[in-house]
Amino acid sequence: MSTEIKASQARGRPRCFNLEEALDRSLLLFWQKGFQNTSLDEIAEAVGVKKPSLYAAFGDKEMLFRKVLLRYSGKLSEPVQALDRYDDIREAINAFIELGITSGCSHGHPRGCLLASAFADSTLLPPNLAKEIKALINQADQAVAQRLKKAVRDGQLPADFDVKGAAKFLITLMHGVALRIRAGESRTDLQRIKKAALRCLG
Amino acid sequence: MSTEIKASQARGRPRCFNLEEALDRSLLLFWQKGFQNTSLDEIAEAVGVKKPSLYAAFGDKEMLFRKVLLRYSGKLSEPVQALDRYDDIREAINAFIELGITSGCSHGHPRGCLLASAFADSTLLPPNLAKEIKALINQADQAVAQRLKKAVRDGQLPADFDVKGAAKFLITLMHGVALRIRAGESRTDLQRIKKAALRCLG
DNA sequence: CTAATTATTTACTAATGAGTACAGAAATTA
DNA sequence: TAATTTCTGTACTCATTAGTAAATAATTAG
Repeated sequence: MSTEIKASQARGRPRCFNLEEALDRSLLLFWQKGFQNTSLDEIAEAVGVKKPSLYAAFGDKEMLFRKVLLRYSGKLSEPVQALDRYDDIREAINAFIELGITSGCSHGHPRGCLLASAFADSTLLPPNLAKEIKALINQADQAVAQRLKKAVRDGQLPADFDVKGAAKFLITLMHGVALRIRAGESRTDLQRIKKAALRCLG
Repeated sequence: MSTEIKASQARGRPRCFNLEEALDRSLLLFWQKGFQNTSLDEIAEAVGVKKPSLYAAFGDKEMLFRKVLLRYSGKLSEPVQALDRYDDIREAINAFIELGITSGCSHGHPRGCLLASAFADSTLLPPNLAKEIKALINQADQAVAQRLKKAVRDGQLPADFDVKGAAKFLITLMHGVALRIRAGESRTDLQRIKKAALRCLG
């Protein structure tokens, strides 16, 4: 009952496309145009295969998106991981925001953040998808909260610091930033937003 | 050549529905389901009229949405206007965020902010619509910047304070907040986000 | 009353897109 | 080689939706 993706090396006709590659191409399309506005016809063409092959491999559109989302949230963790690379919490948060901006603006994929965009549209998506998206957002909130909690333990933040509130604040801000990035906001203006945000802990 | 909306009291068969009311109903639907996911069939039904009447009255879907957006941005200004109701900049910003939360959560309309949601999807919309949305966001940025500039003049903020960056920061944050509201975030958690944000100027 | 004007409805078109039935192709096993 | 398994493409179905053509209804001007 697990939704495993395996290179079934068993018998029968072998698959003529790579599953991981197909997910990557789907990711780019979903990222660029969202769940609703990406058609399976498009994806099939991008993957170089016909629609029924996709259905056979991934189920329906929702299941495909779910797999893409999981794949994405693996890579996504970059900025959150950066939080743990600095002992000083301000440096850590600076790196967190910086990496969010950098990765959101970097080339080789659409601008912005697939998860933030999906979150924005979550009320329009199939309920199960919406739940999964919210769960991923929640994970992000909690990962940031963990790091802030450590900063409190380390005496870098006051003992009564609202860790959960601050974590949600940071993730919320980055959602807004992701929308700006997607809409084409300039790097320099994004930097200014970052600096303004950093006053919150300075 | 202006896109005026007048109760043409001239001759010919009189219109059997109210234009403003039609815009209000359209607003609620677009707000709830976005531009792409709201069909003119739905709107026609909500207005109590057939599709061609809408086309005759408003042009096409894009023009209708444009008019809805203008109508909305009138009401939207509430939080921005609140900025001018307080002499102290911190109180002003507190009220700004508070009103954003309150109005985004209030009943009688969908949760969140039509403009923020539209902004999130702006890359998917017809180019002219996207431009108009960005222009409205820009207006908001500048309105906040104006108020911050005054605070600098009043000596409530340091002379080298980055007014434009802080303004963009606040609007960006509220976009993130609007997404959270839309996704069902609790009032108490939103308050905690607000308090975390207020540290930026405290 | 007649003509002109404007709004409304019925009934379409054309395009798009999710999902599927089915037959054929490519491999493994016996 | 024959049987079995699994994947692939062709060719659909069915639903939705933006937009329109054309006939009709309601009003004013003369």
